[in-house]
Amino acid sequence: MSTPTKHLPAEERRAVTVEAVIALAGNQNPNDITTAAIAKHMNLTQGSLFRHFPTKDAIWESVMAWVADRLLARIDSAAHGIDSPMAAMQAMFMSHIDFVVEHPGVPRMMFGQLQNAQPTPAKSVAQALIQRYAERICARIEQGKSLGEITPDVNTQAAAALFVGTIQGLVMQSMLSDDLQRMRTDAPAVFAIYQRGLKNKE
Amino acid sequence: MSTPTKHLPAEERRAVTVEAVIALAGNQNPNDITTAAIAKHMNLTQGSLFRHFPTKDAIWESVMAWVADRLLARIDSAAHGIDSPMAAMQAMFMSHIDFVVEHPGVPRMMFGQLQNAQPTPAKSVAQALIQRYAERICARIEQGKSLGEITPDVNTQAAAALFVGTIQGLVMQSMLSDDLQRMRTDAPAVFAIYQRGLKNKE
DNA sequence: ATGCTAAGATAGTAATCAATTACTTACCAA
DNA sequence: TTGGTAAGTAATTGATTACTATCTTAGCAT
Repeated sequence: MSTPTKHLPAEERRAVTVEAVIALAGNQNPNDITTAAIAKHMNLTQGSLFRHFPTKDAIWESVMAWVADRLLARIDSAAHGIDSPMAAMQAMFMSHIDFVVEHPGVPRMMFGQLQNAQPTPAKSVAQALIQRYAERICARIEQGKSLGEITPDVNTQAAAALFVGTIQGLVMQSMLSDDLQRMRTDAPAVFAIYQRGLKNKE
Repeated sequence: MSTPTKHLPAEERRAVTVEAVIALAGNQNPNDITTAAIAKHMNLTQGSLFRHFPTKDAIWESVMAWVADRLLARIDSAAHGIDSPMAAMQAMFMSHIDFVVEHPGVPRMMFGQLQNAQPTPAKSVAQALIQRYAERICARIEQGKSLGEITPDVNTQAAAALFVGTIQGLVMQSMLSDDLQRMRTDAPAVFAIYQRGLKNKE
């Protein structure tokens, strides 16, 4: 329990708001997270939110930016210092799973943004995230090809898309069974198949 | 232009309603498809919908049931008469892609249902769909193992989850680029990697 | 033709939501 | 201590929503 300071500087208040949304998305459909619910979760009145965000969409934009920063930082640090491309990808894979288990609302929010047909600022951020994510994976795959770890037969773009899809498959299964931890235990077996699909046969 | 019959028998009206929702979901976020929008799309007044459905949730339930029936029928007929399990899975894969291209709203609706934290009738139908889908894939994989097409090393459950995830990866990429057709062209390369991950090395 | 019933139109209701307004309080610098 | 400003409150707004009550019409069996 920190001191229940009523007044927070704007920047901190925005950060707290983002965290409130992340937390709420862990328990409910992001589409019906209301500004009132966000405010209540942080012991604030609903109207006050609009002192720090011009619109609700702007809140979502900040939230997705938070997700993008954290997730990319996480997989980057996981792969850091690992020479083998395949081993690096495995580390990225597992750290991504850990991230999702820690923040169960994240995949829900990603799906929620991507299903917006018309473009929104938040959706753009989500798109940019996946774009940058895919670039990192593509780089590792190319590296793996030149080192002979990965067969040159595979389509790099397709393999990167499949990397993301592999995680999504796990997320979906856990959403169905409402058992997030299962994702962590199933992850190695799933990655093993993916890995086998890329490997050079010797 | 068919004859603009005003009065439709209840059953037909329900079918038309479901088709209207499917069509609308192709162009917008399912979460903000209103009953007014549904009615307008079928040249009906909003209140009349509730003569055929007790609640909006019931509409969604019917829609998801429509999806489940059609999709399972599609992949079943695609695999029918194919002896090789792996070839059958490939046929199921491609027909699933075709289905999604024909009905772009479907993945959006699936995601929308699955992100509901609390259970709803429509979500149950969606869950049952994926359940039955996975069972079919599992059966083929087991069959492939016993025929020697698929290596016994792979975890069947994981491989089935990955099959679904593979499709989701394609769907997500196409959602990002707003180019559904690309999904169809990319599908073979992605499936090739999946296939390689399961194959028995000879 | 007549009358019955299923289906549709019209015009609401109450509830909910994001955003705004007018006013109040906390904090900090001079 | 004081004055200004950033942050918060409380109440309200207008728009939108799912759903309903009442009346009207189409279509069918007799």
